[in-house]
Amino acid sequence: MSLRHALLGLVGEQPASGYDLLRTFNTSLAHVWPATQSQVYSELNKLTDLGLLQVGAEGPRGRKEYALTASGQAELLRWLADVPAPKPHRNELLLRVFFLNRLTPHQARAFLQARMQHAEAYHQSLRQVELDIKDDTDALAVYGRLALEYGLRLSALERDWAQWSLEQLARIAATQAATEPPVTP
Amino acid sequence: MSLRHALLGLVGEQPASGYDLLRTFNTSLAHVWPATQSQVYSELNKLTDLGLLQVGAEGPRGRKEYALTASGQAELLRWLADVPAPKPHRNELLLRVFFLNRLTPHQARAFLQARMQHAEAYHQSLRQVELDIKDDTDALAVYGRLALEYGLRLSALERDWAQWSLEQLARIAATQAATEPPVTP
DNA sequence: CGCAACATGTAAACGGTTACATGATTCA
DNA sequence: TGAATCATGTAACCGTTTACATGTTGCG
Repeated sequence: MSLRHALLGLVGEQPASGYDLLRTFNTSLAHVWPATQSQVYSELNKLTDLGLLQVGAEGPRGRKEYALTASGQAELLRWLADVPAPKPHRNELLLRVFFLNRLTPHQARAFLQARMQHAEAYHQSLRQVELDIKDDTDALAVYGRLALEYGLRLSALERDWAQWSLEQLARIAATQAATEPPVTP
Repeated sequence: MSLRHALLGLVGEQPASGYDLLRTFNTSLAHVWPATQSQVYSELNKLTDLGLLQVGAEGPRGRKEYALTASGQAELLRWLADVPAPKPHRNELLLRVFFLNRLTPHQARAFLQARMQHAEAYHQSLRQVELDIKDDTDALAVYGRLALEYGLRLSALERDWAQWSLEQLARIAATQAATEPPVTP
């Protein structure tokens, strides 16, 4: 139930409305913890009912600015401090890889190539983010930069792994071609 | 809806019962696409209703051995062939990192150290898998080895990133200590 | 005989997605 | 005045988790 803690964390940084929070989910948190409008508003109401948040101020257009309560603060810290054993996360890429032998070699290569390109494109977009905040000490705090570095490394991993996989397939294809010479030489 | 395609893929490899499939989800697919008993059995029934699977044989204890139908095979291939734009996946690690500044430096370090150790332990367990299948050409097919390599690289990434992050924090702490000399020199 | 393993199912609750719905305010 | 933005909410549906529930077969 981490959406809950994301909201507590953001409101703890500074009081905000659902609309404000939604913008954060569509920008800084977009690649970390996506959330929909529907989800954010209903979770804010639940958190208020539970006494973890409170409406500190009301503005125009029914704007409700939420603030962290003492028990909300406590719950945030409790969540942050405990380090749960990481549970396996679903990985659609690897699931597809498991069944890649059902495709033709050409289709399998096309799949890996497409993934490689997606990863490279994402990597470059993160590189751009890195450049954009390079001289701005405040834009992303220390911990934000740690998260960015993780993204850079992960996208590089996916790109390089796809590249490596393509080489493995080529190597195996070459070996088989040598062992079983073609019908039409 | 990838559980569906995991089931089609597994049954396509060889006909199997829900119980058989469940064992696969608890072993080979455990770190790729976890699924519960409840989910597997109900999805098998849905797939049968949709005509993507059929009960090819019945055994003792009400055992139902499923087989892929022609449309099931078609659906599996359709799924494998299309390469969707990768959508961002939730990353609880990074969400926690975003709010790590709410903890004391000591707690933040403890968090990263724990993650580092988890990643290293997982990496070593995969290394062991690698050794176990090293001389067994059949145990894991070509594509299974690609998945294993991905796991090895990812766990190494998490370990190294946590290590690097700890160094960053130490470096920053040292800089601040130099700028703002301690109260008790 | 009794236990472990085999084998399948249902129901409630939860978190997330999609779509629908409404209205106020600002500013060009 | 009209459009963009601000602002909040609800309902239906889907995939997943947890818990409950039941019965059979093989084997030592």
